[in-house]
Amino acid sequence: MAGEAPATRCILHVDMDAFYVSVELLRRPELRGLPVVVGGTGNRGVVAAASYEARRYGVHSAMPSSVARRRCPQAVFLPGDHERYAEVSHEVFEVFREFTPLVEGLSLDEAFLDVTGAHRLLGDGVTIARRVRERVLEHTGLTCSVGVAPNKFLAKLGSEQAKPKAGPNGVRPGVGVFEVVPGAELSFLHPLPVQALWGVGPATLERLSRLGVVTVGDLAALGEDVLVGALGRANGRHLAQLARGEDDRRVEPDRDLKSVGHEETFASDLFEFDDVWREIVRLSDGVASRLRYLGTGARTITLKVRFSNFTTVTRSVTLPTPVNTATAISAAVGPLLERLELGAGVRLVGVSGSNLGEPTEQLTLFATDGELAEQAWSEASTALDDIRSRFGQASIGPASAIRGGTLRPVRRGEQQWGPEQQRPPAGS
DNA sequence: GGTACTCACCTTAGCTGC
DNA sequence: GACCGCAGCTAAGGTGAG
Repeated sequence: MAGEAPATRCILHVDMDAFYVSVELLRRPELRGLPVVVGGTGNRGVVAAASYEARRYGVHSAMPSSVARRRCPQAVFLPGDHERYAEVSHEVFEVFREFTPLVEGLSLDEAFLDVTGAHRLLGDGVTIARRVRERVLEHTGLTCSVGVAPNKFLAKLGSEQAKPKAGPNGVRPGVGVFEVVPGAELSFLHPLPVQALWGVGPATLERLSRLGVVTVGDLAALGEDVLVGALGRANGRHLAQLARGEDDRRVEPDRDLKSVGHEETFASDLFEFDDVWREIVRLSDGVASRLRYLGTGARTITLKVRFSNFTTVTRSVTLPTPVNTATAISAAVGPLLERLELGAGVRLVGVSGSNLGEPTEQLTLFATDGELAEQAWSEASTALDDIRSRFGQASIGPASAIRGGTLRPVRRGEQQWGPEQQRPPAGS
């Protein structure tokens, strides 16, 4: 039987323009046209997002805040508001789903849309992309850039081409929609610098440079065997494929989460075991709470410690069954922490759980010498979730996480851009 | 003179069981 | 019993993205 040739896929990559800054400008329109930076308000933070006016001065996301201040002292620095960005992101994604149910979020401000099946109803890819931009603007007041291509990887590169560009001489508006036309993929791809490829960061770039690779075309000419030899099997094959413009990954609306974690950098280093332990109990509580919210547990618990000299170590343990209570997680982390020498000062600690699965009931992990059984903790944790949902995150938590009479709850993304300095009172 | 947070995935090494 | 090869798992670290 002669099979029908598969239809060329049509993937959109939608990327919000300077998302966090744009959300802030909605409530502070008087800052429009000025260099504005979100994040990096503390002395150890980094920049979360910069307006295009700030980018003219070389300020970009993930840049240490001190460097950003030096490059652009006149910029307005605003603290991040993760909760608000999540709300706006939700609205944006609702718009995306007006066009297709096949929406895969990459972050709060980026998504892939598979609109292959929407052509008959809504028009070709570029038409749909323009309509998406219009609807997002109508609904939220925000602009976005859209790449249109036969696969995810090329669509992502396309949206990059569509974006506004900031240089020393000013801000050049973007085209908004950029299509990588099927059949012309390689002529688009091969002149690009190799770091445009997904998976080429500083380390890989250095290795490729030693092989004389500058552009994607150079990489394609190198051949898969050489790449596998230089970068390892998985990475070598992956990059060889991308350099040919191939990417058969589907748009997956419901990707399973593989791990859950929290980490925090402290405003000043910690030297005492007890201080570090208090933070670990707090982070364990945050991780446990999220695991329960997700209806899952973690078998592998990992402790991460970054010392003041910026060296980072991780220590992990795999438990017989998944757990999702603060007690079980911190009990797993305790022996890992004891193995470390903390004298040099601790800058950051993190706790994460992976190897996710449904926690086993009736587990009696610590049922000795009067300690509560895990089952009892599990019930207590459910009650705790209930109290928090009614009275707020800071209403209850582990006694051993309390410092100076207050409990600082862990919220996802709360401290995303580093420890904040004392914030001014709201409304000031 | 300065490096956040969250998550995914890969590599390497060591151990264990067959 | 010692050794080998292999698979599977775990631990630790590295890289990259957004």
